Amino acid sequence: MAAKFSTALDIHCNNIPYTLDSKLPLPHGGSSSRLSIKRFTVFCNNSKSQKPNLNLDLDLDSPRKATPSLSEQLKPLSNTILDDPPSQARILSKPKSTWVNPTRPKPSVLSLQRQKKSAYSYNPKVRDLKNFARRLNECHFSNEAFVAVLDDIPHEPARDNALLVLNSIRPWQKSVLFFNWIKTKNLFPLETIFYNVVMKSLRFGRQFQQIEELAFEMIDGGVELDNITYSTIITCAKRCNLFDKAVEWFERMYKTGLMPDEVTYSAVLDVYAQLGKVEEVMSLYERGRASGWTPDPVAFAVLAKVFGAAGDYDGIRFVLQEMKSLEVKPNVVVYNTLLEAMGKAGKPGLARSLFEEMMESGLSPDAKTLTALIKIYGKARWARDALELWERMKTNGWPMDFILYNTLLSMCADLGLEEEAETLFDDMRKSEHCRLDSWSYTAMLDIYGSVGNAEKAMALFEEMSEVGIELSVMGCTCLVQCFGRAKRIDDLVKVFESSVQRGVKPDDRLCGCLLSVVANCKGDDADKVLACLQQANPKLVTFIKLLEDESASYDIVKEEFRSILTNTSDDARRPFCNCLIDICRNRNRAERAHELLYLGTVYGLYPGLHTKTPEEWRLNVRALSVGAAQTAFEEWMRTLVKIVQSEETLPEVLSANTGAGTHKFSQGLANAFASHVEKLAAPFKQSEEKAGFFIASREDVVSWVQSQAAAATATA
DNA sequence: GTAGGGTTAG
Repeated sequence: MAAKFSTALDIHCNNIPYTLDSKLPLPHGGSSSRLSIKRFTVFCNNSKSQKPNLNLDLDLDSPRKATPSLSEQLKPLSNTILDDPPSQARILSKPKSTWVNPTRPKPSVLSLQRQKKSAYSYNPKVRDLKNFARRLNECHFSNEAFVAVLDDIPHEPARDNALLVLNSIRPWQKSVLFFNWIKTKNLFPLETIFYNVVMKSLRFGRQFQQIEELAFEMIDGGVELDNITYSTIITCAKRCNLFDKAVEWFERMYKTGLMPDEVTYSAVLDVYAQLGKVEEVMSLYERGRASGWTPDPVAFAVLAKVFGAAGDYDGIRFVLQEMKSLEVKPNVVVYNTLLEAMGKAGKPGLARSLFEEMMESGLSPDAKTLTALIKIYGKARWARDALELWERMKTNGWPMDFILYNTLLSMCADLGLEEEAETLFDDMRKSEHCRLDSWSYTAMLDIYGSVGNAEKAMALFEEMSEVGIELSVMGCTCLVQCFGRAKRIDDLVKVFESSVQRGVKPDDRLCGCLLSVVANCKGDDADKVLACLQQANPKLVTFIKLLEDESASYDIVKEEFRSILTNTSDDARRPFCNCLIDICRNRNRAERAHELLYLGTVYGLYPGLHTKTPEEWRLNVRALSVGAAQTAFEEWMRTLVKIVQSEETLPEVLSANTGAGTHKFSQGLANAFASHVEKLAAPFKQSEEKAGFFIASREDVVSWVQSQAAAATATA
């Protein structure tokens, strides 16, 4: 038997540098070879090792990539405008070296001269005309009412007068009415500026189709489209999510021989930024640079945004370096965007120093700056920095808005600052400057949910319905978590049912929360929660039944699990797997728990579960639920037993890291882990110096294995 | 919002 399994493992462990992986123990007497492969893979870090061909990403990413690449789109441009074929986009490198022959003119993709606006001349009738415009704005929306006011125009609608009024009119419906009225009067030819002003008004109303019709009207009537026209069209398309249209109009302007200036150019840069097309943004950027363009802060804000969205720290550094070398001073917006980007790239420390740099440069933070930082500190669980910043905000009287207030509440939820949140919530309740809204209530529900204060959560839920604030899907999730922990299952069902009736669409997080309640309760209670889950995600319920079914084969479980994960959003996959493992363990399906842990590992849900240096091997269970951590630990111990038995080399130190639970409300994975270690009588001791670490020396493990073997022999 | 581009919350 043993020989058969080591053969199976040997086949799969070619090229594996670690002996551990090839010497994993046989599970449960080794009843099948696929289980032995399973054990091998859970603790194998080598990406080249054989893995079942179940790559989820292949199934998940295919629907994207509809738009052609920028290089395809700019091909006509390169034929007509560029002297040389464009160089390959070299992300994060300077474009200066592109043009080796200085005698050749640099090909240009943008005009370095920004379009000049016509000088504003003072109109002595400004007061009368503004009053007139106000009457138009305030009059009834009907055509008749509007025309009645029009007849009352205080001065003749000559060019300057008409332009002044047109500029003051809103919303877009009335701008169009007025525009058409001066058109019928036919007192003067309608120049570009008139179209531009109406288009801007239409853009506020996101009326892309009407803007496009006006543009065609200009073309037909021989009215020139200038950079302002194009940038208005492009940004309107962007705001309407019509990105193809944005690019189409950008290309059209080249075709008509008009060169974009930097405003139009950075508007297009932002089109690609919003599509998350980093390479296209960089390509445009470098072509611009090669044309001799020194980008301004707006363009850098766009670059910062695109790298932030990608969580690309190297990109963010590039933006900073590039601004430095071009001596472009970042303004508040650029700093805000960079701070956001640092947060998304997971660099709270760098965000903090960037903020200090911003202060030193003499800029003052606005509400968005502070919102970004507070959010970063909250997510990073940097309580000291968050509270310090909050104090600074108060002492300096820095600007606040309702989003910043709500972000402070969310930060309190992240850090477990219950009292601080309650004080702030009450301040907001009394304040005239801000109002409690759905976000504020949700943040409080988050806190009460985490702390398990069902009474306060219920009171808040009732208050919400009294003041007419709808429960969001996140609020519902918090309440489900809260009532689940408090074992108030009937309240949980009530909240869930009423939310669904009121139109809340359960998402994967809510399902994950229901799932964790199922994992932690029994009998009728479990059935009640399963009935909720049945409405939210019936496939998940079917899968739970499959897990309990002893006759279901591993292959079926594998396939169904794959299908579940494929249909689950990325951030909910690991929680799903954790909960499902817990469900298995709590229902005496320990073997299934091991299978799920294996599959979870294969699908990349637990990266870095096991890390090795020559001195130390470590099991990292911080991101695991209690049951999953126990399962992983059991698996690991079996591995270690096998290694000792076959007299393979072990490192000096073996450790397991549960994390210290920096969150005040954290459920104490360390405690649960400690009692499991005790139950197994494993030789791991909780470290006194390093919180959240369990440590065993090589000697501890070896002598433990030997005593276990002796005991086993004695019993036999 | 005074003819055009960039930044805030689970």
